[in-house]
Amino acid sequence: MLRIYDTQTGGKKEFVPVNEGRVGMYFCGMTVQSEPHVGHMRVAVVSDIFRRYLRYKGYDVTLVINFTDIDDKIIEKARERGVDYQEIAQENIDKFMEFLAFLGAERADHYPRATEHIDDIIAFVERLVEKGVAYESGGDVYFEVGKWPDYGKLSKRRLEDLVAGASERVELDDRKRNPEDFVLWKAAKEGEPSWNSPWGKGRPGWHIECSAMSTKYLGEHFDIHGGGTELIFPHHENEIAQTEAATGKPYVNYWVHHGLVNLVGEKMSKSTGHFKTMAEISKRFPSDVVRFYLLSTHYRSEIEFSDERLAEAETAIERFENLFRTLERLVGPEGEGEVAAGASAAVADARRRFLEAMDDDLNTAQAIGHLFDVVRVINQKIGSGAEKPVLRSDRAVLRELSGILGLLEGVGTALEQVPAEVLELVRARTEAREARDWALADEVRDRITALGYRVEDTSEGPVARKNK
RNA sequence: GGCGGCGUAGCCAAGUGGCUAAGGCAGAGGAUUGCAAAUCCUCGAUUCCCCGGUUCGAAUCCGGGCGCCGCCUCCA
Repeated sequence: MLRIYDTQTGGKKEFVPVNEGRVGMYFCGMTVQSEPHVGHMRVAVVSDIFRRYLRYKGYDVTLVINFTDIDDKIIEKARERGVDYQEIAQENIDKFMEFLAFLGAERADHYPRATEHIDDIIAFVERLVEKGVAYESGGDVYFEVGKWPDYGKLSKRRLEDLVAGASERVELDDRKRNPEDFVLWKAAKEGEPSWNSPWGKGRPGWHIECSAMSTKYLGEHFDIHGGGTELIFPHHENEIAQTEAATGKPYVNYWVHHGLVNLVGEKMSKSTGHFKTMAEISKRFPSDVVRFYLLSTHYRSEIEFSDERLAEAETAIERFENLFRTLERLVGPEGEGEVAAGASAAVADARRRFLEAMDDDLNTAQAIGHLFDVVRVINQKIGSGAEKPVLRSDRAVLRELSGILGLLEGVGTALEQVPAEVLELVRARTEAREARDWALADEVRDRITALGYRVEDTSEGPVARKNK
């Protein structure tokens, strides 16, 4: 039984879909004002894990991830560079997609952009105005928070506290009736991109796009809505208020919030310039390493980003790679050869525990622990000369489970090609070793190393492998 | 000030009332090896930030400290 933690109820709940056999998920992607950093990639990996596991459980999953492609900073940046705002947006969307692929995240079913859904957004705002919970003022349209009694139910805030806190921080805007009201539609300023609306030229406020786009693709009541914890308030709180006020029904069943990625003890943030870009990371570390690192902590916990953490992840992931490659050498490619009827007992047991961990709010950290047990058991079996069919069926479990995590796809599915030059050196080294000329053998090994390969003397003879 | 969360071995990280407190990285010893690499075995918290309390029993629940983080303003 799959249980998922819901921010609104503050606990884990058994997962029951709105529509039997199907799951609708919406994750807040990014405001494409600058290039993606590692923090943005966590949502990509978390949404991907949810999708993979729900699909593994037999659900037909629809995943939607949005892009906010119009906001003050995008406009500002476009002005600075003297280009159209869409150019800035597109550039960063392309990068996001690139890193999504780098991280082994499958493409979502829809990637809606705010500017491509202006009509839907306007219609949504009109509904709110008709219901009397939103009002027009000077070309802006605001949601009147005081008209929505449930306001604060997600973030557990009381309106009075907000008003008290806001008085010190928020500039009073005389177009608002109340300081806590938030904007649904912003009147255009001179020279800004704008769209026609019943309230004159303008553009959508930030929160409304997610209500309009999520319900458009997933229906007015759907299963899972996710994003970083920083979005709980005000963004998701506002989304609930808008959507439930408009539709008169519950909006989302499971609010899923992942912890933030910190850098030297502080969250990464575009506005403070305190972040590592994905471009930087993807150049230095392989995809599986970054993904493994992001999955080695539970998604709801904060995670510290550092080179040391990634280096550890790299060492850890090599154990899996080594095993897949060793197995391929020993028992041949996957899908070929005789396979034993079931996995061996210890592997089957670890598999059961892995799935239990995943059922418990997608506890990938714990699941990975059990995956290492699978690795150890298989290595032990190799060491004790287990039969090939047994190794093949155990390997199938390793493949199944690492596949749920989206790790190691393509690793050990084809022995790597080693250049003739390296093979020649391996042969030369073997000859030197047979002549017990250790000095020469080591010298040849150094030359192999210099070519970026390393040689390992296995029970079946020397094997050359490319270094990282 | 208000709201939410965290504090587990050198580091990272599971575990949220009851078997020996997962797993990874680092380290030590051993097996194997000409030496390595890879792999396996053994070793580490008498204890879970501190102090009280509840309980037959607490890392896990309650109260109080201390420290850290996030949100309350655009942000995954």
